[in-house]
Amino acid sequence: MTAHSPNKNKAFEASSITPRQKDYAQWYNDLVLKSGLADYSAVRGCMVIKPYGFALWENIQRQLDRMFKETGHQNAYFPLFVPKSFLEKEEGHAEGFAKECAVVTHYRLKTDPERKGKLIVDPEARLEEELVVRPTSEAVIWNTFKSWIRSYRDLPLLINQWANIVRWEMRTRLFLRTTEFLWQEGHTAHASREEAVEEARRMLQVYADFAEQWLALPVLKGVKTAAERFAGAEDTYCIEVLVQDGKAIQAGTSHFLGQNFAKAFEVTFTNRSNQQEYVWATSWGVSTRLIGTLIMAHGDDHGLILPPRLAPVQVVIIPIARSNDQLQQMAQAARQLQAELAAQDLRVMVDDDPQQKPGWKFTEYELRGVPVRLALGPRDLENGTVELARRDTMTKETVPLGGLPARIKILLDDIHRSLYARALQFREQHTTYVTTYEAFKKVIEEKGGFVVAHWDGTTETELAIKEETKATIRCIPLDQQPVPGTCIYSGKPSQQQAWFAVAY
RNA sequence: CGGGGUGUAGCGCAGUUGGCUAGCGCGCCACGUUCGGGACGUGGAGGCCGGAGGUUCGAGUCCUCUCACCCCGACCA
Repeated sequence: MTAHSPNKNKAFEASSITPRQKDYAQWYNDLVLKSGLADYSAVRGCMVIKPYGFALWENIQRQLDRMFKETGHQNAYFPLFVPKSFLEKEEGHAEGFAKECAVVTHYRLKTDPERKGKLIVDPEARLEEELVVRPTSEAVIWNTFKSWIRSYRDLPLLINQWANIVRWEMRTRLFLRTTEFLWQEGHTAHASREEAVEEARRMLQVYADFAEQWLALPVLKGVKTAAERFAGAEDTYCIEVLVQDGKAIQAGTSHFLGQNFAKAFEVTFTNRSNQQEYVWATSWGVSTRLIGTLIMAHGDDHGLILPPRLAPVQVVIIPIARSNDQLQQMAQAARQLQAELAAQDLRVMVDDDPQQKPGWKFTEYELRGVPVRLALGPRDLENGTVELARRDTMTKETVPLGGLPARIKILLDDIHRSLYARALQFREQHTTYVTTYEAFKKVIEEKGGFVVAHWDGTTETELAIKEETKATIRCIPLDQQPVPGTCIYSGKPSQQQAWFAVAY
């Protein structure tokens, strides 16, 4: 300890993050802000996605987009504005979204005659019909599909769009719920109910596969209850993720829309027997919320832990030296190593900034969640080795330079599997089966996580439980055997168990 | 929208019953020494004290209004 150590400690505190146990919400905010993923903006409820965060989103997009195309979908783009009359057409849909819509009423500003340099809305420029900023695009898209679909030969119609949408939420949280957010929305039209249901389930499986293979997240696949269903859907399927504070988060949804939108927008097709039929529809989406989900599921008190397959930087190389000359030499060796790794399709960066010491950089890249760190110093150059550290376990070892690319590829897969296994273990340890309402309340209050219980299938019971405990039915899992039993709340006969949790 | 909290330098904060030139740490800039787990020295730059109005000889400090953000609820992906 030197006389200056208090300063050193203060410096550490200033840049460190709130531990999860102390304040989970603050921990989450610290991670998002300090890792450089995103920032608050000057606009209420809207965030700025910074380059690091956007690079992560682009990696998510790239993989999902590929998966959508592999399942036969094409990208298109539809307008941001939805005429109010379109939104009204499907009743359930209209009611569901009405209270969170931003509405454009005017198309022009003018200078304020009374206050110089100020602008006011020009009262002369009122729109005849208000335009709603899309909270989702079913309305515009079905209005368009009407003119695209004539015959069964036009089906199935498999469209996706990458877009921004606006939902005027009361309370926002970075990535998890912002007023404007980025997402993808698939919209498909089919000739039969069976085919549409199959599509909705297929895309749910795509999301589940993506979560497992790219985000390293185990998901619970299921169907929503009537109370939690998408406005305008017949069935809503979802993937639910359990995060570290014991709450569940809906990470993706896929809807079987029946013929609701086809009827509302008069979308019919001529079938093989020359009869007019309404088409069957699906829609499905995931958003930038996925980023919030993976932060909450994998992060620790040192910072982000990014799943290696999506991390914008998979490997960071930090040269270590005793002098400026030596730093040059190490940086050169580091760049050579970088090229070698990049040739094997690894995303690698070298941080040879002479202003920061290695220790500072170690902490910084841990905060940013870079899966693998290599430290290259004079000792290594002599021995033909490198120090290799993995972010998920915070362990390090010295390894030979020879065969490093192959070793790192294996390691990244290993980190991926280990993150998945850790998250799965957490979920299993936080999934409790109960048979009484007393036990249910105790688990929700004290332990959190999923609570599996028999439910009589009524919305009244579901809402009563929500009222009393804040827990909602996240879903009825698709791969669950329906076992009859007794509802924990009403004591009535139950056909199946529902998975409850307090949710984001 | 209700309850609680916070706004003072890029970040984190201090600033007493109103008092004269608004401070500290980190960061930033320059130079030097350093570099295998958040280095150090010397010198320097950086403020409309969230905004508006008021009280006062005098306001970061008191009063009124407002805005923004955070946390907790109700609404939701």
